[in-house]
Amino acid sequence: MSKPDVAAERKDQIVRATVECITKHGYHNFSMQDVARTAGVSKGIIHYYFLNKDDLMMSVLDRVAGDIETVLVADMESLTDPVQKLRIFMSVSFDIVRSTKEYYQVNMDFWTQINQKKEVRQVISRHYAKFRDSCARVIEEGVNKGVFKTVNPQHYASLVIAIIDGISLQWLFDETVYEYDEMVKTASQQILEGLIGRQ
Amino acid sequence: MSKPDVAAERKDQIVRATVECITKHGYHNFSMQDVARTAGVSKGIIHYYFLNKDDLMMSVLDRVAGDIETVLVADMESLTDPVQKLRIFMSVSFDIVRSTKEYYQVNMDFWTQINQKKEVRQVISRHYAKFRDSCARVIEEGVNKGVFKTVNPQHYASLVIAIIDGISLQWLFDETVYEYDEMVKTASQQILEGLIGRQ
Amino acid sequence: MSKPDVAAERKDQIVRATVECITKHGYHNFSMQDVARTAGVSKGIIHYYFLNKDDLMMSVLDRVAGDIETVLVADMESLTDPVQKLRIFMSVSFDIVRSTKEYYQVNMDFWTQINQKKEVRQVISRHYAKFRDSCARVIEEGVNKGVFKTVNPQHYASLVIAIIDGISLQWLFDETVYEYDEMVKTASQQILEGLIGRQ
Amino acid sequence: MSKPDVAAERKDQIVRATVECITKHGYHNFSMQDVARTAGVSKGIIHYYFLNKDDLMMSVLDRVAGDIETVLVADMESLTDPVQKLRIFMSVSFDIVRSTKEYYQVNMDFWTQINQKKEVRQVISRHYAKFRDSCARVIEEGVNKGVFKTVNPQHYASLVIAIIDGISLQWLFDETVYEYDEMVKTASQQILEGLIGRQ
DNA sequence: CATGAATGAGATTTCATTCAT
DNA sequence: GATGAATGAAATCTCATTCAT
Repeated sequence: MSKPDVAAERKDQIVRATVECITKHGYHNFSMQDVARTAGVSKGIIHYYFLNKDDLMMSVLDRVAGDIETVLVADMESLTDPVQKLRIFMSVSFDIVRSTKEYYQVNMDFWTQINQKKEVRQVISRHYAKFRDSCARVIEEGVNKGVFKTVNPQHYASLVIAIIDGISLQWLFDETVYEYDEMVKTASQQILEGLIGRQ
Repeated sequence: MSKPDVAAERKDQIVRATVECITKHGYHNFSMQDVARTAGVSKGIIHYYFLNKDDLMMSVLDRVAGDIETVLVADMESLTDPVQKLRIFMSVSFDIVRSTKEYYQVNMDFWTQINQKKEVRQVISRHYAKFRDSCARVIEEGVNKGVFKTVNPQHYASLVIAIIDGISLQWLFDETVYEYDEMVKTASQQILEGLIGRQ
Repeated sequence: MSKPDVAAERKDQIVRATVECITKHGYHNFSMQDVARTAGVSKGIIHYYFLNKDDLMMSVLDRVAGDIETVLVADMESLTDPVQKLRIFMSVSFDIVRSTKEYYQVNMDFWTQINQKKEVRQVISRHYAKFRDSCARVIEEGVNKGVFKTVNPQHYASLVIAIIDGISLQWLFDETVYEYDEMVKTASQQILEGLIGRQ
Repeated sequence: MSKPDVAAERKDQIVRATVECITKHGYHNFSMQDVARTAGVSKGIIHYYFLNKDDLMMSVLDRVAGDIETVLVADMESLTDPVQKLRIFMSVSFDIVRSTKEYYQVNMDFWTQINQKKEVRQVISRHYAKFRDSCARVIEEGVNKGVFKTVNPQHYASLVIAIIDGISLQWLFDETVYEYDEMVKTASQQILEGLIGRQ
């Protein structure tokens, strides 16, 4: 309480600075020096808290990959209607992408590592597995309640996640390609129609 | 014909070697030396044909981003039924991802550059625009012929592309997550149902 | 006695830890951090007791270079026969090398410093001087008593020390090269024969 | 002939510069930068010719450890008398130490690595084995011819080498301790007396 | 006395790029 | 056209040392 865990704070400070650097200079064009400058600390201290650049990057990945499920679960728990739940699932997911575009992009940067670093692949695939499971549970609930048609929840969840990613990607490549909100509406409706039939 | 453009051939050879290097060592972990060795040429000659590494990389991007539309157009031109065309559009797209996974991944690697290099962003967004347009034309045709429901072709095309990307991504992260073929079928059916109504 | 000189004890503890580190990691591949960890103290405290790493190393040198004469004198003082004394001198010296091989090797590590650090050279040459003198006194005694031939005691002492060092070195480089004990016997006999004539 | 193997020449140039640096700054206190400056080349080129610092150091070791036997064999081959041969063996060995004191010292510096680097230990112990064998052959010849007493040639050779090393060491630590030439004479005589009996 | 977070100099190493041949 | 030796900037990482607590 009196000692506010300086280590955890520093690590956090450095990880945040790293995200900032990646966003500014690009995934592979920032140096430890940049991070130090951005965090307002010395180069040495980064290696005091992190084994090496790889280790730091794994902490960055944990940071940018880790938060969606928590938010989602919190936002859905008060709802009982599967349709409402799925709506929220999608709208929150899309919102997170838009409001933390930088995080999403940094996340995306790690995709280039999946063939070189087993650990990165693991973190990413686990993250997606959790994300898919969250969605699949909602769909399964809807199927069980007879609200949704009888579909394979895992497959359908993959489809939902795919649409969230795919729509976000095109928007990141060119923000003028569509009005994000409108596109999100179209996408959501398409999903729900597929699960319910004509609305 | 008699003079088989040795320059173009050399450039092509070097670009292919670069793709190979990226696939093997990772987007940022290969050196010009690696490329030279892989292409079986000297380091110097690479700089004779390409201004610098960036220039070479832009050629690589052109190569990995550029081939889909040509194939698609060829495969769809003999067909007249919009439903068949869209089916082919999707199945060919999915097939290309699977059969040239490496190219798709190298393509993906360039996504990390969109905020740092305007040129990269341009190439990628143009590529996606063309890809979307191809799809939108098919959908529009279907709408005009009264085969498809009245939808916004551009929006719907975005959705189709999104699903192709999104499904491919999850599969790249973890090939065991679903049987790619089955997932492709589910995805295609979902799209077509959305455009036609109950089949 | 009541106040058990905590400072001296701490310094000793740190010096011993340093020897351990040198033995484990090599003369130039250990850090103050290693020493701190091995000694079970903090990095800061080392600099409280020692001015800097050089200062610490000089203490280490004193430690590893300083113990032989004391032992030798103790082991020889009860004897009167110069032959016996010289036998003991050699056997104890050889024994010390074998039983404190690590110390001998750390000692050896300092030899690399004689051209860079005057102080190191001084300590080492003084140590050898003392060692030689111990030996020379025994030889001189033997000469005076008419037991040994008339030789230059300093020169002969140098030869004795040379043999001890040289035999030890070859053994350190390759412990299988000879049975240390046998070699020691051969060496001692050769020395004594040289001093006495045929035995 | 026209192309005087620039690679070998460069490597040699760099190795020689390294020896110079070790002599000047000490075995562990010189940097690749120092070597580059001394050799009059860039830092980069050193890593072009040598894998890393370790690799360079192994080349240095080969250089400083490798030359004695060749010289010895050449100097002894015209002689037939084992006594003369052994005299030459010792005097040449001592001479080499004195005239290439720097090489001997650099050689000595590697002794600190025998417990950390297996390869170093191997090179050194092989070098000593060859050195000992050269000596043992001379002794054996003398024994066979009945000129020397019946001794174990390998053991006796070890003794000869030990004396050469030991005498050299004390002299390196303090050049004023004895007149090197005189000491060499004393040592040689002692060895020969041991092998022949009273001269 | 004691700690360990923090610093910053400096070391090794990599690599795009140049250029004499 | 083609080579590969050479350069030098820049990156990561280590570590002795300091100092507030």
